[in-house]
Amino acid sequence: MRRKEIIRPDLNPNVSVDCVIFGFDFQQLKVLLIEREGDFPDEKSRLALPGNLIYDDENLNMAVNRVLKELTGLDNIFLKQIGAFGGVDRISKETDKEWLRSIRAHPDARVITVAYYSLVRISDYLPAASSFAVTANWYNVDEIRDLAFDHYTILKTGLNQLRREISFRPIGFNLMPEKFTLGQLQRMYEAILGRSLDKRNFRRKIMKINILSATDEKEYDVPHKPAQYFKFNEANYKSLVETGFDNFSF
Amino acid sequence: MRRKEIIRPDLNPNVSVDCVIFGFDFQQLKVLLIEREGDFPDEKSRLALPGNLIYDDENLNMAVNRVLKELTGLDNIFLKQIGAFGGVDRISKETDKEWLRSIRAHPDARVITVAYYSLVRISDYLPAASSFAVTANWYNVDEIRDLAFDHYTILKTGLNQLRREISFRPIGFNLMPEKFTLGQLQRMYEAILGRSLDKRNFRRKIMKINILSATDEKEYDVPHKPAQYFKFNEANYKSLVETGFDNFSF
DNA sequence: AATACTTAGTGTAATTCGTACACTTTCAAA
DNA sequence: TTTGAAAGTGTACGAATTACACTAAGTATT
Repeated sequence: MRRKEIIRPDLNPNVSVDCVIFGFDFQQLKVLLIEREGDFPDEKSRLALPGNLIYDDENLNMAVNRVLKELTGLDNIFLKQIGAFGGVDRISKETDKEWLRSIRAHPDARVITVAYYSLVRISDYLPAASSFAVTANWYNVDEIRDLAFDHYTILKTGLNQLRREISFRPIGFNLMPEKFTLGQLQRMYEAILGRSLDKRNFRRKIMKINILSATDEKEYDVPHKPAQYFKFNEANYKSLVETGFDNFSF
Repeated sequence: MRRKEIIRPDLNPNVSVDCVIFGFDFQQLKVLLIEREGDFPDEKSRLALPGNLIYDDENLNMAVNRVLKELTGLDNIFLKQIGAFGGVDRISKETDKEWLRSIRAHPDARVITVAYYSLVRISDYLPAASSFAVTANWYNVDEIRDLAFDHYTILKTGLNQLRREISFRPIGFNLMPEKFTLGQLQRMYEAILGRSLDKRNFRRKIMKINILSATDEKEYDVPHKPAQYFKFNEANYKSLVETGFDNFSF
């Protein structure tokens, strides 16, 4: 038996929010996807971005925060709008139509979705599915080929925006734990940009913008020279997030 | 007597599109605003971005093109999405509420608006107001202080996006006539970026990206040395619009 | 006819930035 | 003791950015 979503009279049948949640496990760029309840031809077609309709008494920011909390348990995270998506042919897949009929009060309503991307510290997050999400799990971004509705398009658009943004603002730190090595940081940039970077040039550049402070801690129990841990300098970081920098292209 | 807008049953009361239309008169950056019918305390508060609700059988692109055509007569112009705006407090001004009551079937509906900016050749456009727009006219961007609803926020956001975009893609040519001098082109960049540029450096840089071809025409009847006219090379232009360039910061 | 005014058009030198590239160090594991 | 793996470090070359000043060619003014 599938749960119908909770119907509140002020649920707006025409506007939804969807969220591309990126994470980084020190190896690859990840995206958090939910698996929907219901009958689907294969496992892949069950996967979707977390998202849902908005209520009339909340603005878009409130809506995306609420929906994220409901579907994944995530709270208070970095969010940036990707844009609005709303072709009339958004819902072209038969399985998606069936699924909507199973959970929506107005399954045929035309829906505009406002998409956001967010960056979370993967270590802070225990995937916690709820509502109509059966599971919420991390997937490698570069292995995703298709998703529900137009979510694959949204994912690609969000990734492009993240790539552009990361070259101008140090937002990537939202993906990192409090302490990290320069190697880990470089691998994060490489995972997002999808290409490898020169170690010495990377270090010179990242040190120049002056948002890192060395700690006196080192890695231990690693089978190679232990790396120093860094944290980032909140004050400099904040002013850079606001002003951006002219050029941060590795 | 005010005209009520045409009510079609599939008019979606919850989603609108608004458009920031930029123009350039060889002096300053302009924005096309409509003056609304009705009683307003002063002329300024009548001004709004052209925009209206969407229909359920059109996607966002179709909607913004249709609305622009209806309100301003403009057709088939460069358009780029700014994003979605939709605080519940979007409509905080009493005059805006009254105005909505006068024209909307559901004046109290909560509306998400999807904003676009566009760039038009001012010389190609004869302002043609229609529908609920009393007038449609060009205003200097830097003299606008406030607009209806949250349109001033939308204008500022759109201008910021244009400023960023113009450094990476030569979209500014949408603002120029077919033939233009390098001085006019420089003034366009200066108007958008809001700062003056070095003439020699500007010319070197713009010539290097190789999208201009010199014509054999010159200015005449000007009280100074006549400048050569250039047009832009469509082929190179197109490939650059697609790929962008790494750095175009003057 | 001469002068004033205005914008067009042009080059160079100094500095900064981007890029390519190789070896030593330090740890765990074998 | 050796091996393997990642950390950590500097330099040289070319490209790009920036700052900067004079002559040319028209119209308008006297």
